[in-house]
Amino acid sequence: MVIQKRLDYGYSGYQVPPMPQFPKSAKKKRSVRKKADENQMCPIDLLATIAGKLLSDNENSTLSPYCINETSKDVVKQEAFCTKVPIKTEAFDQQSCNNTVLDPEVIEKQISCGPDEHSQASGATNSGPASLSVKSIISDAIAEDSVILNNGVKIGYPSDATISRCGSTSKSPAFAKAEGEGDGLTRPLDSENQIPGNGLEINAPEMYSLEDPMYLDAKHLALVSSDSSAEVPACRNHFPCNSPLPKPESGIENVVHRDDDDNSSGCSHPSSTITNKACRPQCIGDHGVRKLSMKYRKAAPNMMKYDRVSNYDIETKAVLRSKKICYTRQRTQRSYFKRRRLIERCMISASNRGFFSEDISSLCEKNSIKIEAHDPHRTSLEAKGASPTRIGQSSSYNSVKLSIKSFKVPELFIEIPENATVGSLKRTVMETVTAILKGGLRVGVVLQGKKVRDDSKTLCQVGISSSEKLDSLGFTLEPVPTQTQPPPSLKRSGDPRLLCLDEAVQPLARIPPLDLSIGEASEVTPQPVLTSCPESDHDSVHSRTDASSLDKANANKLALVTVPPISVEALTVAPVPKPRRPEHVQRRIRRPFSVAEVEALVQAVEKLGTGRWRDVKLQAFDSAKHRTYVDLKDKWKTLVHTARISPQQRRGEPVPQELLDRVLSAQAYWSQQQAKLHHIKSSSAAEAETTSCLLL
DNA sequence: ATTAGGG
DNA sequence: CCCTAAT
Repeated sequence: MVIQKRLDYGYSGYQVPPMPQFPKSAKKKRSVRKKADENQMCPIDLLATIAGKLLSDNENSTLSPYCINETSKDVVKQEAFCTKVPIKTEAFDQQSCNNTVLDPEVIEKQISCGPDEHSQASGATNSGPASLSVKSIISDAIAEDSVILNNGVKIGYPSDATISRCGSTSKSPAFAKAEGEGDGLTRPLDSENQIPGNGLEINAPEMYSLEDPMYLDAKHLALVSSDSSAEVPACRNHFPCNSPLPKPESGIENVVHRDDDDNSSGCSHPSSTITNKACRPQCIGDHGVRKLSMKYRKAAPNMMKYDRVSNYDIETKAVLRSKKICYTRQRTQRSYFKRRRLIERCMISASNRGFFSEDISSLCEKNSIKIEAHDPHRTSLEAKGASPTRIGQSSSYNSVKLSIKSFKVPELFIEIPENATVGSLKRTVMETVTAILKGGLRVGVVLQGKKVRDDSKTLCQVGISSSEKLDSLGFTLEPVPTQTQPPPSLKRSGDPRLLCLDEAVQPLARIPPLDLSIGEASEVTPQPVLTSCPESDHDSVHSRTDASSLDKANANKLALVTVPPISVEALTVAPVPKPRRPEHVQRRIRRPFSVAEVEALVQAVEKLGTGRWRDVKLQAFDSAKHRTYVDLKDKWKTLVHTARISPQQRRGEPVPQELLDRVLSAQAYWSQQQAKLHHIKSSSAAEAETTSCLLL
């Protein structure tokens, strides 16, 4: 029997900018059959051998989340460009997104259950001697793949999955299509098993005997972030339009009535909820090379959906910080406490379907990149007619040739902040998958929809033979039941989902959370994982952005920012880790003043003068939440400057000359008044001083 | 919190 | 727009 197994990882994510796909690495092939054939091992021996190897490998080797050490010799650059996000006026920093397209890594494994199965203590005597120890063989094969995963598998987007950010156009038509769905989670459409509106999926087949799905209580995880975002309406597909301000009809009061941008964007106002802000996605924008000192800012009104801050940016800032040490503790604290930032979250969960179907959508609204793998799936099997041993042959040599097209990763749910880097996403997925694999998987055999539980039966006995139609044969990946668990039979009830909960949680829960330091120290320590696979990132990004080399250097540190997968245990016991990096601040989105706004401003300044910006704000921009008095002051400054330069030098939306003239006159007038005032003051002061001197 | 000014 | 210093 030859079983080919592949692990396919499909991925798609929300607002992940396109990037050149990684080259498909050479398929890893480990032929167990060869071993078996050469050594004439019986399956048990084979299993023992493999198991021993796996045990030693897995136990002794530290779990390497950065298991990317493949030699990607042929890096294929993809001309994937991320177009400017329409809703942002700032140039989109491609690099800051650390965009990545992951390509599926395919692992194939061949397993042979040859005639040696005879020697197995299965008591089989008929033509199908191979007992259901095939489960073990498959499981071992998978486990071996887990080793592979630990050592050399890159998780990637499907090769055709070019994902764009924030509604930017993608090279992939499929994605362009999907972008209209509003979930923001685009993905390739070639995966028939994907559920619309969700994020990344890892081969979500529909068939799964919910025997032992991996389960992480997503609800625990949801506690970290959810409520917040629940209030954040989806607004990805809305473009904030700077609706022209109504002309002042009477006076200048409240010329700017509303913050139309906020509303039109569909984003709730930042003040609506605290958690809203707290979990607001960060904007990276074009700040990859921004100076550090601009990091903090007041809560930005309504950018929650459109922008992202990449860890990359953070890192850059961190480095820049050393260049410009200008932060006082007071400032830092103020920034920390007063400016609520996105709580960095990275949650990984697997859950029963109930949760998924219900919560995915809401999670999508939370603007998180989600990775979902559905239930452990039955893999599709193909009966191969090329079996060397046919029915007519001696029964002792009858064998079944199966081809498992792909094994689905057990149900897996990952939520990761959208400001996380793709690199960290990859790592997270990898860690999760690895954790699942390492946590113990077993293979279940499903035949005609029924789970074959009796491992002692022969394939022939259960109906798996070369003469049988194998269409209905499937395999599942299931968590290995733990000792504390009662026998599955006791827990089996009518609803298989109950089993999901019972059986799946524990295997994952016992997986120790990966302790990935996100502290300062680790920030500065590039990890091998990124150095091993940055070529595509660097090249691609660099080729089409003007990001500095510093950015590139910092990109390597991004993965370190990733929050480690959170086990159920950790979630239930440990408090939500405090966001250590409140610096995930984004620059406010640039919102050019419309002519109407300029007019309102001019009118207000004409009336109130240039030194009463708060009053100006209250009078003319009271309802424009995104315009602070500082903004107005700055705008006036620029207006004055604009009015003084030649029209050819002006940029942006042209301001009527009439307004500019008024600006100049008002500026002249009020500066004169100010000078007078100052003069009076100083003279009076001098007078007073003189008086006092005289008195002395 | 505002204002003023540099970046 | 951001950041800071000075009110």
